[in-house]
Order: sequence, then structure tokens, then C-alpha cells
Amino acid sequence: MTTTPSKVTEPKSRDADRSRLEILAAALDEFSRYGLAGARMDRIAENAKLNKRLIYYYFTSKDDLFLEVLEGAYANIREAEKQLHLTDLEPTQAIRRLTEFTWEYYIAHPEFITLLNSENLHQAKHLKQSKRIREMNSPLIQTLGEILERGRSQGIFRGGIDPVQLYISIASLAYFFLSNHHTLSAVFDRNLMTPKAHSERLSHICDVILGYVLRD
Amino acid sequence: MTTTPSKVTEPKSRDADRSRLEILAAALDEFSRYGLAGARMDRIAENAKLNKRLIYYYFTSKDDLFLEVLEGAYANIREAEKQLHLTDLEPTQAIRRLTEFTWEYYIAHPEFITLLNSENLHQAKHLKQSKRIREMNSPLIQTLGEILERGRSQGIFRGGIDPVQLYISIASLAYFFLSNHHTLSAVFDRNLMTPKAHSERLSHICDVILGYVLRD
DNA sequence: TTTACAATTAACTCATTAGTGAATTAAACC
DNA sequence: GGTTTAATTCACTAATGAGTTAATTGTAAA
Repeated sequence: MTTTPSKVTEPKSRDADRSRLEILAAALDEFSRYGLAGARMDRIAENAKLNKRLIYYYFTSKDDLFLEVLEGAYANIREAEKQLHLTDLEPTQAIRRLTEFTWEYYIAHPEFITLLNSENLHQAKHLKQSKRIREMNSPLIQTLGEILERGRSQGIFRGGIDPVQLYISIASLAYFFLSNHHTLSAVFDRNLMTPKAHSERLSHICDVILGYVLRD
Repeated sequence: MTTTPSKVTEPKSRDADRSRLEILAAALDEFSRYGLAGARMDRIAENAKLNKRLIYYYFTSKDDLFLEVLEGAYANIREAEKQLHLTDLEPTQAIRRLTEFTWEYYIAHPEFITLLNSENLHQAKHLKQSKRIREMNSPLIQTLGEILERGRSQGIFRGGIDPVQLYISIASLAYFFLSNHHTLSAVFDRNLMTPKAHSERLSHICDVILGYVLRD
């Protein structure tokens, strides 16, 4: 027997907030699966189980919807980055932690990768017009700079490392592998998406990054 | 005076080979600019200065055309790789050469990057059905394995390096930077496409790769 | 319990799109 | 010069797509 719980606010049949979220969730799925041009508004409505008109009611246009989805994806990763607390760790451990985090975040959020690829195909035109994303600047570059300096002064890291370059490199090594795994698997005739292949990749990435950062 | 050269075969107004090539060139441009879903057959015809019907006459469908474009792109990079002659070089120089080549190839062929991104969005379904591409296996992995072994036995390289992992890493560090430069530039508020930024990146990539490969 | 407004729906429009059928023309061959 | 065939054009279709108009319904406040 499913009795509606007394006093507990009963699920409304009309709920603007819920509808907005349903649309955003369906849109994230759609855009990351098919890209911006390949995405279909009808399919988003269908998967959100809402009338298509509501998408326009809440989000104005396909591009505006895409922008909100992108903003959400950035907000999520920035939030996760904040939980890292790299400053509490020894320099070497901090770099390792950041590398592992990056890898695991991409593994857990493949939509983020395809969304970014779409945005880059469109020359970041949505991101550029987004005040929200520009304000969401990552704390990582600053922190990374401090870690590198700390490692440097302890004599364990090489000097002259640009934190932006290093951050991009850590991202590269994880992102490219995952973003391009379909073509790479085909070309090298090797399944790169097995747990074993994943752990081998992560271990290789750590070796590359630490091999670079650590002083000889 | 432009006189039609006597005896020299005059340009035909109808030329199947030329038309095919015009279509392929226009399609490469279109697909790399807009992706597979965003590409427009009418625009390809217009840019090729040929009737749209001819695209279907020569290439059957949009997907088949995309496949041929992709095959061409792979054929080109494989051809360039063959000119590298890494075996003639000392191990360290060979790795540096390969790294620089990869970077410069991507710089010179941005279409290759966006084409690959499109193909990965589509889970490499065209590549997987292409006998041609599967036969075009890169000589690089084999060569890279030999170089690594040579460096190893000379005591200058670390042991246990998987050539496929290393190859993917070299590609990653170049590819990701260029593929994602629009979003990266916006997020870091730094123009990554200046000549200076490019030479800094290449130099960083070489440091990372050699820092990893060279024994401490 | 009526009112007011927000949330939702049905039923459209109109432009665009991949793909075609059939006629036409240039060139190569005899 | 006439015939054949390959290359090209024209005019179309059928479906699909983003976005809209206007009516309807649920909900909460008065």
C-alpha cells in the first residue's frame, strides 16, 4: 500500500524547480551524447518527460540551454576541486593526489569531456559569454603554484615550472586518453576501457608527471 | 595573353577525378569546422562549386563521405610519419624529434584534430568499418619500441616503458592543448595561440616527455 | 471559493535538410 | 558525323527540426 505520507509535503504535479532540473539532466545527457548540433530538443523533452514547450519556457533557446548545462558542468568540477585540500599534503603527495583526482573525475564524468569538446568545436562561444563561468575561477592554479614553490624550496622539485602548463599537462594525459579512446582502441587494436587498462594508464600518467616534477 | 597551350591537354570542363577531389576538400573543411552533425551537404557542394547531386553520385551518403575524408586524413598523417626516419637518430634525439613532429603536425593540421573529435563523438563507428584505415597501421609503435630498448640498453632511458602509453602521452600533451585551446584560453584568461605560447608549450612538452624517459 | 497567475499542453509553422528521379550535355570512341 | 556513356544539372520530396501561438489546468493566496 502506498499511502501518501501525512504532513510530509506531497509531490506536486506542477513544480517549476523540478521541471527545470529534469530538463537540465536530460539536456546534459543529450548534448554529451550527440554534441550541440546533433542534439534534438524533442528528445530532450521526451527524456525529461515534459512538454517541449517547457524547454523554451525555462531556457529560451537551444544555445541558452547548452550554456546552462555547461555552466552546471563547470560548477560541479569546481566544487569537487574545492574538496581536494592539496595544501595539507607534502608536495609530492599533493601532485599525485591532483593527478589521481583529475583522472578519476574524468572517468566518473565522461559527459564533461564530450561537452567540452562540443564547446571547443564552437570556439567556446558560450563560455565566453558566460559571466558565471568566468567568475568560477579554479583555485587550483594558485594552489599548484604554492605546491611547486614548496617542493622547489625543499630541493625535491625542479624549478621554473609554470603551474598552468603543468595543470594542462595533467589534464591532457587523462583527457585525451578518455576522449579519444574509441579511435585509439581501434587503431592500436587494444581495448583501453578495461579496469586493467585504466589502472595502467593512471600509473603511467603519475610516472610521467612525477618524473617531470621531481628533481633528478 | 593566356593562350591555351597547344598539344598540352587542355583543362576539361568535365573531370570526374577533379570533381571528387574538390568535394573531398570542401567536405574536409566543412566536417572539421562544424562536425558531422553540423556539416551541411549544400554548403559542401557550394564550396566545391559543384552540384550537390554529384556528392551522392560519387560518395553515396553523408556518412560515406565522412569516412572517405577520415581515411584521407589518416593516410596523410601516416605518410608524414614515414618520413621521420627516427631509427637514424640517437634515442634521446629520436624521442625529441617524434615529440616535435607530433606538435608541428597538429599545428599544421587543425582539421585532423576536429575530425578525430567528431569521430570519437560517434564512437569511431566509421573508422571501425574502414578496412583501409585498419590496414594503415602506424610504423611508429614498433619503431618507438626499438628506440626505447636502445635507450634502455645504453643506460640512458628508464626501463619498462610501454611504447603505446608513451605514444599516447606525446599525442595527449600536444593534442589536448590545441583541441581545447578555446576553453583553456577563456578559463585561464591567457591567449594560448600566440607564437610565444606555442613555443613555450612545445618546450614544456619536451621537458615532460624527456623528464619521464631519461633515467635519473 | 473565487481569483490570479504560474505551469503545462496540444497543435501548429516554416525553414532546412539529406537524399532522388529524370533530363541534359560534354567528351571519348567508332 | 553519329553513337554511347560518363559527368552534370534541375527540380523535386519527404522528413525533420527549432521554435511559437494560444488555450488549459493546477495551485496558492486573498
